[in-house]
Parts: sequence; structure tokens; C-alpha cells
Amino acid sequence: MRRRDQNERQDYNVKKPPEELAQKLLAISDQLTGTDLDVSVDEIAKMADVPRATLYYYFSGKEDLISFFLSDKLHRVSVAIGKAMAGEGSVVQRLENTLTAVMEAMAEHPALCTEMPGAVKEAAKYTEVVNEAERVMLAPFRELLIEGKASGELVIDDVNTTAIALLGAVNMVALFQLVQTGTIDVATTNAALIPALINGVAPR
Amino acid sequence: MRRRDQNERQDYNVKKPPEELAQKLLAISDQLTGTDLDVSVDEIAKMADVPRATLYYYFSGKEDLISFFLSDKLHRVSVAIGKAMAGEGSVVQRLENTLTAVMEAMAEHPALCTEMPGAVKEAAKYTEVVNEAERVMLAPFRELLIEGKASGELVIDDVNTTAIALLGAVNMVALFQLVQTGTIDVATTNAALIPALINGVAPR
DNA sequence: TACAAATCTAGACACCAATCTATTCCGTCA
DNA sequence: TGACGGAATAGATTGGTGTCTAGATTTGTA
Repeated sequence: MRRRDQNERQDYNVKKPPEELAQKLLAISDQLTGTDLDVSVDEIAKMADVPRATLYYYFSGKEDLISFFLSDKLHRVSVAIGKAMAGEGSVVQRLENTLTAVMEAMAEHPALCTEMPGAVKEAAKYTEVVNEAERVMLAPFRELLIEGKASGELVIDDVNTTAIALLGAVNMVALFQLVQTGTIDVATTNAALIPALINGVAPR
Repeated sequence: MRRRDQNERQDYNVKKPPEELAQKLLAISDQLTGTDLDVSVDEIAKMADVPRATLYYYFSGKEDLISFFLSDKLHRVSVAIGKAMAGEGSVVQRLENTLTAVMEAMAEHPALCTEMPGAVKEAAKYTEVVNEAERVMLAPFRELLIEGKASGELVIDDVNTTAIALLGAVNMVALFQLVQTGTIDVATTNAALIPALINGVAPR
């Protein structure tokens, strides 16, 4: 699907979709679990009861449309994750809370864990979404790690790598759960996952 | 792209491609880094100098073709990973070696880290590949964890979840490296990643 | 209200990729 | 040797994205 190689087109949408259209689209957003390639623009148009031409009027293409959905999901979870990160408690406690919040976000919006690796892979196309994901899901980890490293509450070599590893671990575990069982059992999964991430696998 | 919903078609290839065709295909396998959607069947056909229709004669469709490539890559790395797992040293040592081997595998065959999450997501379509990935990349971790848990060399709650988390961490770190720098610096990355996974982030 | 500008939409089309269908090729065997 | 059958392939079909244009509708404003 590399049709943009020559004949460059704008990757971003010039016009912002008006509120009403945005509402209609967001209303069907949750039905789009396998958000990426399984749904045609035509289907989206039908579901939202919007002419296809209108979608192309407001969005520069399918990628832009998909980005809109993913961005929405990221926005919706950003507050919870931010709260977990900035809340009360020790750094370790907040790190645990944040891991939980991310897992909950993925449980609630499966596309976040099913599509994000694909978006990262094609970061060139999904610049916006990847940046946003970085802000919402990765930055909190990184900041906690920085804080913990500074205060001695955590022992970390490379903060950035470690943050990515944490997100990757949560993402993959969530993805497996999702594929195998259809949903994510946040409580049970986190009980197994978080200690492994915080304490490692070597005995203390 | 859901054209197979009704009118079910066989997901697997009935005929095995003859040696010559297989050779031609595997010869171009390494040029296919972004293996999944970026390459059309037509391009594969041209690269391998084979008529498109012939590919459809031997493979049940694009997915089957992609699976063929991914399986090949998995086979090629399975020995190294198996060796790391079954080699000399303590469980922790072997776990480190295995983590390194997986990272090296991804460095050598980027598709393994870029495409695997997508394949897991669509496990229904990529049954074969996912099973193979499970055997090659996940089972080694799980077995080491089981062994370590039994011997007390490791402390683990849920072996399965932890194994997935390890793979997810390696995968995501590799993916980021790949996207950001174009290659994976195995030595440097592992130096930062492995301690975090083995020892966790909390101080000892 | 009436007109103009901005916004939106229908419909047709160009293009590309995946896949199916019907044909050709070619070795074997009666 | 010629008809059968599987291997291989050319060409057509289908479905989806993205483009374009002319008209319809809404909005702003005098």
C-alpha cells in the first residue's frame, strides 16, 4: 500500500471535522476494534451514516481517518494514566498504578494494543498518533523512571529503553490475552505481570 | 480486505511449492523487510521472476505467501535461540543468552519484530506462523522460567505471563530501535535491557 | 428577503491489488 | 500417437482507495 511514493499528497487533514461529524464518527469508534485494515472507508461511512465523499472532504485519506479514531482513544485514556502517574504514593506505587492504568486502557480500547505496534512500524504514516502514544503511554513511564532514578527509589540503567520495555511487556501480554480470550482480565493479569516487571525474575 | 468471510477458502496451501520455486522465493526473502502490507504479490512475483498466477497456484493467497517467508525466518533463527536456551550456565545466564539471541534474531530479520505483533493480532489468519513463533521465540523463555522456578533460581508468579512479557519487552525495544535508527544495536541495547528484565527496576 | 460565499454531497471514474477462471503446456500411458 | 491429467499461466473480475466536478445546501450578510 505504498501509493504515496511519488505524487505526494498531504498527510494531514487541513480542515478539522466539525463537531457533529466528529460525534458521529466517535459514536461508532468502539465498534471498530480491529481498526486498521479490516474496515473500508465505505463501511465507516455507512456506519456513521455519512457520505463517503464527506469523509474525504475532511480527512486526507484512510490513514488520517484511522488516526482520528486512535487519537480519540488515546485522549480518552490519557487522563487516567496521567492521574496514576502524578498521584499519591511512592514512585514504585505510582509506577504500579500507571502499569495498571495502561493495562486498563488497553482492556477498554483493544485497538490501543492491537494497532499500536503496527502504527509504530509505520511511524512515517502515523506520525501524529505515534507522537500522541508516546506522550500518553510512554512518557509517564519515562518520567517515573527518571524520578525514581534520581531519588534512588529505582535502579535503572537506560531510562528510555526501560520505559519502552515496560510498555512492550504490557502491550504484548494484553495482546495475547485479547487474542486468546477475547478480553483482558486486568486484575489477574496485573497480579502476575507487575511483580515481574518491578522486581524482575531473579530472587532477591 | 475481508474477502474470505463467506465463501470460505482453505487457509493453508495444499501443494507444497517445488524446490526451485521455494529457492527463488527464499532468495528474495531478505529484501522483504517490511514484509506484510508494503509488498504486493505482483512485486514478489517480479522479484522472484515467477508469474503471479503461479504463486496463487502454490499458495492459498497472500497470507499464505507471507507465512512462508516468516516461517523461513523463524526456522533460520530457531537453532541459535535453542542453543542459547539449552546451553551451558546457570538458568539466569541462559535466560540472558536467550534474550540476546532473540534480540539478535530480530536484528538480523527485522520482519520478526515488525510483523509478529500483527500476526498475533490476526492469529486466525496466521495460525501456522503464530504457532511457530510460539515454539521458537516464546517456548524457550517459558521453559527456562519453569526450570528456574523449580530450582529456585528464579522467582516467578505466572510463568506464561512472564514469558510473554519478556518477549514483548524485547520486541518493542527492537521495534523502536529499528524505526528510529534503521538498525538494532544489539550489544548496547541488551546492556540496557537485560538487567531491567532480570532484576526489575526496584533496588535490591 | 435575496444574493454570495462557503460548505457539503452525489456520482462517475481512474487506478491498483488480490483473486478467480479458463486456457495452454507437457509428460505419460494405452 | 493421441487423449488424459496435472502443472503452469494469461487474462478477466472484483473490490477498495482516492480524485474530480457539478450541483445542492447552508450560512452570512446587506
